[in-house]
Amino acid sequence: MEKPSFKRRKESRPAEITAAAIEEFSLNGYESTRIIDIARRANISKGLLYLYFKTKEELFKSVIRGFISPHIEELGSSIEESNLSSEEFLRGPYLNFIKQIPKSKIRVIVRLMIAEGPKYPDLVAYYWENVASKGLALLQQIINKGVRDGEFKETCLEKFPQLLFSPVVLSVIWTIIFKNQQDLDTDAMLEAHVNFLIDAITVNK
Amino acid sequence: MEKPSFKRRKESRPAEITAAAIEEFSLNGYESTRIIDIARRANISKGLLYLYFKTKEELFKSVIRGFISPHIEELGSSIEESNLSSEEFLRGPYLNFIKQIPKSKIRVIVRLMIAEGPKYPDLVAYYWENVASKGLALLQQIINKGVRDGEFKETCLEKFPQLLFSPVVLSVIWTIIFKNQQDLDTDAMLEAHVNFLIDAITVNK
DNA sequence: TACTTAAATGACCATTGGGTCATTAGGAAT
DNA sequence: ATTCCTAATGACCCAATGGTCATTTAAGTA
Repeated sequence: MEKPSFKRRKESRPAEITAAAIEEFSLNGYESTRIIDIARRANISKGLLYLYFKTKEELFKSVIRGFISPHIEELGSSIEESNLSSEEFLRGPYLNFIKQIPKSKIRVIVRLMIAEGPKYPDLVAYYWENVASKGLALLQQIINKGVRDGEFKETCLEKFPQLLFSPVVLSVIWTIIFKNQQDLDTDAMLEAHVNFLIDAITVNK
Repeated sequence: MEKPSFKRRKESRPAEITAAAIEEFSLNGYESTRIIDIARRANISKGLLYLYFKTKEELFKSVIRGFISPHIEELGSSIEESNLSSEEFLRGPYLNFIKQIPKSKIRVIVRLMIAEGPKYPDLVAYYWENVASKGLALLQQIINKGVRDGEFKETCLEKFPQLLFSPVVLSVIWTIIFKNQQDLDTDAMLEAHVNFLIDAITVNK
């Protein structure tokens, strides 16, 4: 039987705190989350939290950054296997990647970005530079390659690669807002969309 | 020269207050907006605001509801002119309607729904019933009609009418978050998307 | 002009919650 | 054991803010 209280664990604290913070932020957003709730969830006192994070805002930023980093790498690694044709890439790694997004905690980030973004421009800038712009560039790259190889027709996807990604955004928003109103089979929708697009833009018939 | 202070205007007050509230909420979100700021923007005292609205939450709900209603009607009226073919409807009234969305204050609603929605389930339910579900049904109707008339092929759009709308959602989110990072010509994108879709699903070639 | 009504005010209250700091206690070193 | 360092505590501080209410004043009426 553990005696859980009052153990010195300098190294593991920050990770425990940010983990607790993610939970709380995802439950209530930034403003509504109280420091004490985060502290309680991490089984520490309020004062100790302030030993590791100077302010609530710093904790918030730390959470966001720590949460985004893993996904950057995942994004990067999927571009490595690019001996695949554009179609194969879209149907394979890309589809798998986007399917998990609405189910993962990326939802939290999206929600926080929309809700608190206007108040934290530097966070938005960070997110843009490290995630959004890179993802967009990747999409563009794939599409352009397909066109160059004679695989795809020239379409508006070249100019607006966002169109390829927009159902993902809708899925995320939907699961945040309308979870209790109407279920949406995001897997099926995203797969249908990719199939539909590829069917519409491939050259031969 | 007006003497602006302390005039009795019982009838016009509520509208003035909600108008001020929209501005403030759109600037700061719900939590961060202080009652006093709304009152000041409406050129009244805090106490008077509480004469017309019992609580901050009631004011919030009132704002949302009052803001949505006009758009419901606009949505309804556009379905009236349905002697148009499905393609004509999509290229005409529908495109015009969605083009204005990212520019209008509907952005505010979207942001508030995402940020505060989880805390106000009844508001979400209201929004779903009065706006989202109706809009979705309308889209479905148009697409189904097109298929029935032999105008459109059978595609995943029948099952997922959301796919038609998803670029609008992306546009709204984009203008909220990445306004300062990278401009997106939402008009062009939405138009391109409608053209692309119609091209892909129309029967003859 | 005197009186009445209720719109409007702003000082005030009570609570919340971010942040501080004097104090306590684990645990390593001697 | 004793000493020392610092992780950890939680009582406390204070600014912010939602909400109240006694008081004031515009405007209608006789």
